[in-house]
Amino acid sequence: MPVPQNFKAPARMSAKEKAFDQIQRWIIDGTLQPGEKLLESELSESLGVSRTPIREAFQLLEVKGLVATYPGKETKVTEVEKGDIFKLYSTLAALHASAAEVAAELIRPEQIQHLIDLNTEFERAVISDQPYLAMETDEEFHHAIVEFANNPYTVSFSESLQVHIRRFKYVFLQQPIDSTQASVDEHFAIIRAFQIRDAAAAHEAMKQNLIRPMRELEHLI
Amino acid sequence: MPVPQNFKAPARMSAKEKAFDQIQRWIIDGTLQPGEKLLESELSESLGVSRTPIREAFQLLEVKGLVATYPGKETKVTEVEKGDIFKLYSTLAALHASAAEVAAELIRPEQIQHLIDLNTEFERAVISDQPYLAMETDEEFHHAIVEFANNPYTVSFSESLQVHIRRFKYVFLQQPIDSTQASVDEHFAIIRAFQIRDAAAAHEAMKQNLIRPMRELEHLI
DNA sequence: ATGCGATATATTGCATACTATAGTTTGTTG
DNA sequence: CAACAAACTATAGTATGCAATATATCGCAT
Repeated sequence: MPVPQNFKAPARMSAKEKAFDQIQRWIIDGTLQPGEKLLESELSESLGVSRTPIREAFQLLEVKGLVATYPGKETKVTEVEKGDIFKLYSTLAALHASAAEVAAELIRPEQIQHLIDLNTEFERAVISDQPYLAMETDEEFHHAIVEFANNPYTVSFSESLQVHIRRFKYVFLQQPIDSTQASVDEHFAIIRAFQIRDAAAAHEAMKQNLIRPMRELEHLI
Repeated sequence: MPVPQNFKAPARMSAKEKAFDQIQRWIIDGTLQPGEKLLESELSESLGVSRTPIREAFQLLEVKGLVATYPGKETKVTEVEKGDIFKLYSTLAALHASAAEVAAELIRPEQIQHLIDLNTEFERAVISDQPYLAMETDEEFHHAIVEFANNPYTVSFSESLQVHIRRFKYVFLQQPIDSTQASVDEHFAIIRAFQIRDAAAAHEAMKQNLIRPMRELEHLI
């Protein structure tokens, strides 16, 4: 039987997942402001589900650090501070640099090619001034490398950090810009390190690629 | 009114927290074996609470990577593989080395003294052959440094990794040993780096202190 | 005997009802 | 009027019941 090749899992999302995704999006984009109090009843009404999946979503958001629960009392959206930018980026840099080191030894030619394609796409987005697309492609590039390193813990932690970084940008910049040509070049430096299987160089290039935008953000704010 | 000085918060734990703690302990110590199927009804009975807090505990455990949920079907304890040891320790090394770097610049004299005290305690536990106490003191030492680095993301990730490492030791060794005199010396090397505020040296010493036991574990298995 | 379909069973997912608790208001007493 | 306490309100925490879904069982036809 001929089955569509690019068959996407129908994404039959549970109410809990829908609630989680929506609330997380609202927190990231600032619809739900830092410090804002969240009521189970209120959200259950506006999302059209009962309190149960909302509660479950809250608990997952708490683990992710997007809300704080004061037991028996309330749950609020966590605050964002300028000082977080260093904490977020330096942690991400440590993880991604380590992942790049490992990936340098595991990566296969077609995976390198995929990175080249992604970075070309990224460059187009930068040149044509599409900051949101650029940010997404940049994240994809990094995500791919972390995947190649084949370490689920790093994948999970780094996704969590990306979420906070996105929120940070929304809160303080109202836009996702920080992708520049420098970033494109740094990506190519990482790719070159992979091509010659130089783990130390990959580590350093990756670190650069995260520390530089951090410094720029710090100055911008 | 005279109130006890060392008054501990009464630890009025919710049913959810009790369930989470107990199930996590059972998974770490192997009471609940990798691959084992978990039934909400069964656990709710044995813990004397309803299914709701059990469900909530399951979801938190899933985020932590201790159980895997197959929606609508079942939830099982995740598997542990020998290859995980590298993934766990290399990630922890990256995080702690980065934390040590930051801590080297922030640390205060009394905090350094606290580390010296902890490491002395650790050395006593190693010498008197109390592996469990040694493991705990070792973890405290590392935890203190991560705290000094003042980065909640690193704290959270590293606690999560510690849990997995503990489980790994239980599953493959049935005991928590891997603390040696070498570890004590490495700790002192970290402390010396702090005393002279040498971030790079702290980074390297910390990395050593995690990579060495990883290699030893790899050989042991 | 095997493969398919229908029915039964087990288990999760969600909704609702109930309980406990923190915070607020109000009343009472010195 | 002030201070305390009791009742009231709002909200989170827990239990239970119902619905949806996946798996297993059984029967039937080929």
